[in-house]
Amino acid sequence: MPKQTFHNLSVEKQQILLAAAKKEFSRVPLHEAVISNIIKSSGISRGSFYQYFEDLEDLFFYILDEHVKRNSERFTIQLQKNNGDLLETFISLFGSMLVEFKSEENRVFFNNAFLNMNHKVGDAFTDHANMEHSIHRRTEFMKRIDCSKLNISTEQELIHIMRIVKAVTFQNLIQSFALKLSTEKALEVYTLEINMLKKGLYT
Amino acid sequence: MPKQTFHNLSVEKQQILLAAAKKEFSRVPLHEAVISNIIKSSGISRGSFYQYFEDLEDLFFYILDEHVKRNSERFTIQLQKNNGDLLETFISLFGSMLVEFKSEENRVFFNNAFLNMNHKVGDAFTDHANMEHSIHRRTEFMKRIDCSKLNISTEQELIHIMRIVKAVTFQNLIQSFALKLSTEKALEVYTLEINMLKKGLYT
DNA sequence: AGAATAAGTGACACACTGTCACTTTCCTTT
DNA sequence: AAAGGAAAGTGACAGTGTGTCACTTATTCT
Repeated sequence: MPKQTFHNLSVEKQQILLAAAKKEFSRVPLHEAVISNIIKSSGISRGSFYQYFEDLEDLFFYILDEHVKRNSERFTIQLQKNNGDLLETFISLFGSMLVEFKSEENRVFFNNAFLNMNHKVGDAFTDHANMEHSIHRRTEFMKRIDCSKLNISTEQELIHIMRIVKAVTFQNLIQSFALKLSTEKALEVYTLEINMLKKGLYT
Repeated sequence: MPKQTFHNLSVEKQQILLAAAKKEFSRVPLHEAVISNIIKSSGISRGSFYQYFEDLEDLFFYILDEHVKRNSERFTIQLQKNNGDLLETFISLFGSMLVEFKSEENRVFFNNAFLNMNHKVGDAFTDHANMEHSIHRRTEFMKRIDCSKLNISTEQELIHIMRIVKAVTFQNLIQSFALKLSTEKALEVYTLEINMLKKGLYT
């Protein structure tokens, strides 16, 4: 997490800094990104950088989290629209993520993020960040799911369903980048796999 | 891939070098590992290192591939033992991987590999490496799967089943490391999720 | 043996990080 | 509005790593 000093900055200055960082993280993945480029293109000094962030990783996950937050909100909205149908909601969301990734700015950034994703990146997308907040939201969120359609007998199994779907979703996201699939193709494959999940792999 | 020079080395010298590398990759994940430590502890010069490998990543994936090869063989054997039952085979294999990871030497190495896994690491486990060899083996391999139990109508869908199971398997592997689950617990959770996959998520 | 080829070496130039003593700016208090 | 203390900003610097290259040593061939 960024230090307080960063939040004390004027919004414009924050934006300039974040834009410079996103530019660098779009150029190369996190582990090849260098602070020098970010401070050069945002016009701050090396010392200042370390007054705002712990290190590069800190900054990277801050940017990622901002995107994740927006997605979480979308999830809740979509779930409502889909009358609590969990998997349909995932499909809707997958579609809107693909749309989001169409803009050059986001595409390159997420290309680097997904193709070099580790468990921290994956976790970022599932809100492990602030547990207290997340636990409350999780139960709140689960209440809105229509469990009548789901093939589960305990609440525990709902969590496993989420894990399974999350795994398949990420795999698809990563593959869509790795193979440079078109939005249509990626969505088609994803929908197919989600439907296979629904009906089961064994007869 | 290592250069020819490396393969020209005596087997003992290769082993010393690989052991030193594995030690370094166990200490820290790939992106924090340094060549200096490997050459120091294996007693070769910096110049030699670059005569054997392109860079650190090259060496890392070589080591990983060696492990993957052993697993592929196990897969074929297990599939036979399980009479072509795909998901049972995955469960067997997941179990034997957990056993493999029990030894200190492997555990720390794979802990770093999985928790910092990117799509290259994932792909390594699915043999994208040498396509020609892999395509032949893939068809050979698929013939041995008993499709009668599977809920599929085309061969294409078999590929999607593989993708889905692979995604869930990796997720479980990563989680077992991240949460430091016991072998028993990890296998229990994995078996549960595989069974959910079998019967389907929707009623 | 001598030449040609291959392997091995480590000093070097370059790049990047994180820190720290110092300067500048901002804000509070009188 | 001046003084003074706290917060923010700075960039030179030490430390640590990489990849290269001119050179040395070993091996193979004729």
